[in-house]
Amino acid sequence: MATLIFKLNDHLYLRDPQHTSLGQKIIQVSVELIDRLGFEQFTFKKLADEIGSTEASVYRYFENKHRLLHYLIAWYWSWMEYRIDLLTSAMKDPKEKLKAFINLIAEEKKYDSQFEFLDEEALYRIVVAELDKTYLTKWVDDDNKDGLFGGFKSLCKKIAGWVTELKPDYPYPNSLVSTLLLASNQQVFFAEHLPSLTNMKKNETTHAQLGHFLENVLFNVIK
Amino acid sequence: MATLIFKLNDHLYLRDPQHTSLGQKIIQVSVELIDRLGFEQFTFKKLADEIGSTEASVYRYFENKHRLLHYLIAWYWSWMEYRIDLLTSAMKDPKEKLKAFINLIAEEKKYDSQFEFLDEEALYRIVVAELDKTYLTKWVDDDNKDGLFGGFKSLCKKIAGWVTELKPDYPYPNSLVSTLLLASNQQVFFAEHLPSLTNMKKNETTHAQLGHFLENVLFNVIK
DNA sequence: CGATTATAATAGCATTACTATCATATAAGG
DNA sequence: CCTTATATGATAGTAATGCTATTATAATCG
Repeated sequence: MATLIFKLNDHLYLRDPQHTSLGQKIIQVSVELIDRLGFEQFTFKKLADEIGSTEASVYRYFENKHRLLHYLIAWYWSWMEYRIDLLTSAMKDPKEKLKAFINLIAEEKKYDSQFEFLDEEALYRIVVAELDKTYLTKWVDDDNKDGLFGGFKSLCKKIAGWVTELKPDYPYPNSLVSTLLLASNQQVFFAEHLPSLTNMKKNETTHAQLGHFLENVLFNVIK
Repeated sequence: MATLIFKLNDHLYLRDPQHTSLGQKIIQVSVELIDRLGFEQFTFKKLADEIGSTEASVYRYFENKHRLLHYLIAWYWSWMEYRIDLLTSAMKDPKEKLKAFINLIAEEKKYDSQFEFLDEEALYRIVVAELDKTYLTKWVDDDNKDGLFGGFKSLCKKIAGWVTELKPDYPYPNSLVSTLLLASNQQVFFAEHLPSLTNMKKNETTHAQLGHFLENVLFNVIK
């Protein structure tokens, strides 16, 4: 199978982790650790110990742990956009494309890992639990200038374009899409931890319900 | 004017800050400081220095800074529910009540402070920027058991009830309401920091647009 | 007035988020 | 094959953070 590598924004790292084995280990193990400990409890020290390296070495790849989180989440958006492009490349109808989008963001992220050094299921849990921490900081504006949110924006823009194709006079395509994107994560989180804030039951059908909810919102709004 | 005091969950504090002047200062100045520095950069040390007290004294009121944030945000939800109750007490029609709700969450929070020791505008900015940090932690489940999310849940449940009144067969009232509640904050944040994720322009009409967007989503979905 | 309780003052400690330096291993180029 | 640049490891150090503990003093309540 061909090896996929995403070209990510230079500002996300100091040294490109995809190119070295230490770098790949950093990515792989940080996904596992952030998933296990949560981002707050995750430190470069713990990461370095886990991979048998040192803090100083990790700092040669990433300026700090926030940038590492940015990197992982940027990778996730790249991956989502790659998949949505694949799924919709043969489609003409924007409505069909939007349905594919909803399915993609609502689906349970379960795979035989296609990437040697990235556990997509753990990464998905990280996105659900930690995504907001990339932008809810005092450095949003600087990070934004550095282009760290490019992946998120690019996806949002693409989908909003389809919304506009389908209903050219709808005034809030970007707001609608960003709301759906974030809601897809929040509702999964609520189903797990704060069930009274959602109607998604935590069972095999959670993601089907989620898809149904999101699709219903989307198509009622732009119908 | 009558002094309003909200009864908040015991687990939010060690000693009730509403009852002493040091406690009130802690609340007042922490709102100002968190607003100014952001929650990450805010510490009990800085707070204590600012109010001419000591770290140790602050720790007698709050177990840690997360609990203090919980306290502030619980206060905010109490306040919102109090206001929605006032606004809707004379209303019969659930549709009218829902409109009042949308107006309330979309409106710009600008007031002559009704509370001596709480700057509501700063508190609103804190809610927009820091709300998610109350539940996106490794202690969500424990915090939830302690009832720290009671205010959020209570409001969500009340509004979801109106949704169900209006459209009894709609299967996702809670998800819809929690999505709208969070979206109302997110879109304000995006308008300020990540404008390409929203269509709300940052000007005098931001909150009017937000209300329009949210109302449109809500009533199209449950129409 | 005496006893409790609240606060202040101070110290201390483990951890975090880095930065700096130097030695060694490795790889790449001539 | 030798040289040189580069990546990593080892080790140290620092300021700040998130606490806990102890003792002294001030306020207040019966």
